[in-house]
Amino acid sequence: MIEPKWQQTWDAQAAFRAFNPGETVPAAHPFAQRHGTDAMAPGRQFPPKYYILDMFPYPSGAGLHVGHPEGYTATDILARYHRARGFNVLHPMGWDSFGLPAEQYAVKTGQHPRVTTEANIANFTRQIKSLGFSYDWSRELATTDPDYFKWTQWIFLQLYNSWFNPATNKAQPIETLKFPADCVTAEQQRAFRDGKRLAYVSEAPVNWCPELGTVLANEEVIDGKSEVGGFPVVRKPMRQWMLRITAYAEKLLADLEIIDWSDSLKEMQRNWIGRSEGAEVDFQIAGSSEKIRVFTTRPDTLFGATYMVLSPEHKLLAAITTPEQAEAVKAYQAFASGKSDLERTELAKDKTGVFTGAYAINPVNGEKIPVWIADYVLASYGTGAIMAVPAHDTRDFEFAKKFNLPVIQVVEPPAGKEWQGFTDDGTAVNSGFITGLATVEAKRKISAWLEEKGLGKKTVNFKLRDWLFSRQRYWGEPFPIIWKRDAAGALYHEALPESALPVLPPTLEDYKPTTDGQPPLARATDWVTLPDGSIRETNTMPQWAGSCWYYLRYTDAKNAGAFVGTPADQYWMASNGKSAGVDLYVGGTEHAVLHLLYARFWHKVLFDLGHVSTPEPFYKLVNQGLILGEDGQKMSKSRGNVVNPDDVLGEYGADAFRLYEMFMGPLEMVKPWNTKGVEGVYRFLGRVWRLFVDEASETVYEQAETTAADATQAQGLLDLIKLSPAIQDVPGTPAQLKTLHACIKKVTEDLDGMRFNTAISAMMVFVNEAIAWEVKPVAALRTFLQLLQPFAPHVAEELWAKLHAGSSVALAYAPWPTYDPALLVETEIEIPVQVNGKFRDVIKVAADADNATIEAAAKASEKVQQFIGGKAIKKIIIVPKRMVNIAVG
RNA sequence: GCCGGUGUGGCGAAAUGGCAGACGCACAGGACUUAAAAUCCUGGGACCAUAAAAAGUCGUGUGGGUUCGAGUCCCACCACCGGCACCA
Repeated sequence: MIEPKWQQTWDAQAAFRAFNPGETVPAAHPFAQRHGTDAMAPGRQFPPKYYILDMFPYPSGAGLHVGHPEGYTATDILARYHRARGFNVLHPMGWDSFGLPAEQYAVKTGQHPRVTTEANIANFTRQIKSLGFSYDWSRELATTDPDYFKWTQWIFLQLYNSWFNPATNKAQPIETLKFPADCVTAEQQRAFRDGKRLAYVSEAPVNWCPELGTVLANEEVIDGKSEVGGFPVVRKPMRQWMLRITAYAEKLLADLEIIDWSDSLKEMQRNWIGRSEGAEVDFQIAGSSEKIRVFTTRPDTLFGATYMVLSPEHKLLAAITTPEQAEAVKAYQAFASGKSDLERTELAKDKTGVFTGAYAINPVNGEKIPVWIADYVLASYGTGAIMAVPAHDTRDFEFAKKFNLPVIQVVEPPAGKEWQGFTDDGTAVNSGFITGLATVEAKRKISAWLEEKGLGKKTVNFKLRDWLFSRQRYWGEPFPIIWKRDAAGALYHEALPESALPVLPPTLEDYKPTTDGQPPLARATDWVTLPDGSIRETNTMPQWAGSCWYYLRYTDAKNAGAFVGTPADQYWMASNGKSAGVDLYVGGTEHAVLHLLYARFWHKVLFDLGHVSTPEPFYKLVNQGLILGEDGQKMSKSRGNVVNPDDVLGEYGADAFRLYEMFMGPLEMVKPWNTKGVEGVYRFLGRVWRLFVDEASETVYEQAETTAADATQAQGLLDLIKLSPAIQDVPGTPAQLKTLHACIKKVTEDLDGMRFNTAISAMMVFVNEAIAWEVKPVAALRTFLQLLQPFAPHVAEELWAKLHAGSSVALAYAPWPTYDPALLVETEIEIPVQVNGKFRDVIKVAADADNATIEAAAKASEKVQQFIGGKAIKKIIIVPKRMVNIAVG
């Protein structure tokens, strides 16, 4: 009853609309009442901004589950808190609405995904609004909206039209790329540029998921299975669009230092980027002009290399394999390529491999060592070849044992450790000129030596691969790319001009891929072929594309002329003292290496190209913990333990729901749902209510309500409820003020530290005390409502309105209360007394008592006497205002 | 295997190195009620003791250490959760 009333009021006033610099603020808006109508006018000192963001949801058919509102409630509380503190708060919501389920539904039923998506968005909107979140709905966006994905496509064009200049360490327009001298024909120049673009086409083997009918990025493949659905993924060579995220590996790693994310999350990103320092070394093939380059992090073990291993896909294999071994090598290559990713990772603990017949020369000692191929060496990492040092590498050791290859010790471990299979740092032995050096030293010396002789050089390798950016789907952003043929008949690609944006997907009858394996878009033959004979790209972008920049669009959601306007970007993304960007971003860990890495990458490109003003998008990021079912298991349909927020809301209301989500425990922790717990906070809200209202008038209201014709009429009856007569306009007693100010202090500090659960418990303590007050000072209760407002806004606004009898001051914009430390000072304090470290008694002394007084009081205690009586006092420790400890012998 | 996180009552959890278990749930007893619901009051870590209590002992995953004093700091280990994993 109360909740819809306030939700309608907020909606009607657009109460939580955030204003950009230069915008006109209507005089009636509560923001204007707080800050003045020209608060945002240019040249005027406008309030500091606070940008607080939730990870926007994919609007699924199942609707919201209780996990979504956990983060949303936390951000809403902080948004309301900062609003009360006088910040101009940007708190938006939108929809990550491209995605597979709507497309699969379309394949089954023929219903356009847009219809499904819109229905789901409507349902999500209803659910989210029913929770009373203070979003600025005027900035709502959906990635599937052409006005939005127009700019997603535009950003893709920026990537397409840029290259990464290692000299400046920045992305730059492709026109700044200089052609080499031998690059003269139009075809050569085009090929040269296409090879440098941040968005490029590659023919490499990719992760193909037959079940989903699309390719997937490395990040979307887990243990050889698709992240979505858990279907098998196989390697398959295909022509695909890639984004050159590897060019940013170093920056993505280094800039983790300037943002405030949890250690575990930063570590996940570091692991995924996987930087490792080492050296590349060239090995001459005996009796051949070919050289094989290997990457190693342990050049100091070069003297212990007893064989080499190439990946089965290595380019030089054909050239170096001896005729006698050719057949075996070919058979092994077929065997390796036939393995699925699943088999290669899960079942391949047993090493396999074949001798190529070739020998390589170890550059440090001229030894001839055999060259093998084995699938434990990956083509896609380093140089696709290794020098094997079985004595000091676990994998090489296993392989050597299986194939009886020699093992030579070159590192001496610390005393007491077995040298075979020792992989940590030690001292070099049997290693010529580096013998006797510690590993770190040995690495340095041999790298310098290799470099000097031209045999190798220091290098850095990354695990991070380029981002596979195309999908064979219908429900995604089409690429603004067309294909043409040159004079020789070869296909080449070309960007559509900005004026052609947005490129809309065609209307289809059938959303399945074509029978010959083309993406669904290829079915629209009249869409695909342009009048001039060129052909459209039929792949679409992955779901991650839209979420890579949505936080920027919120700052300037209606801008028709740019993806974001510079003033809006500079205002909302500005530094708030520490590092620039979104001030607080809350979402689940599942996006640690997907969305969060991709978004950082795009942002850095946009930054390099001068389109945004900050190097990082999200300054502070917090992951909310998973909410488990009542049985302590992960919520899932199959377990039947899913809690639907609608049910909880119907039973207890939004305020109780919000309060419980926050009261369960620290935001970041994993915690089980417990409906009984909701009852607890519901009872608390009941006590808050009874603290304010007159019970007799409530009975009158209840009787009237049962006879009310409809909801609107019933809402009017709320006025029948009168304030409790105990509430009077009198100054609070010192004890009452102390209770109140202790609560203000605790709630304020806990909100600053995002400790919502303890803030709520502090309010419970206040209410438990205040409810016993015979006379309730109105000012104290008013202040309490301000503390309660961010957590339980509906009931707080309702009671606030009653206290102000018709005046229209919105509680949401009332200035946050401050506490007076003077009121919290204790005159008499209790101090625990320990004897030999064991707690024995509590003494009461004046707060400013000196040590001698405290000591005397402690010794005077009867209980303490029992323990020190007759014993010699060795030492007395007194911590003023804290405790006393008497050590006796 | 590597990295990160977490271990505290029957349960969710609190505790700047200083009275462990705030606050809440569940539970028990009582008040109000014809009765129930709602509400209000009281109790509550374990052990030992007792008619009941007081007093006492033990207690924050395990084992050590630092300290007058450790849930908190240090070392070693165990368990669970999450991530990565043939990345040379």
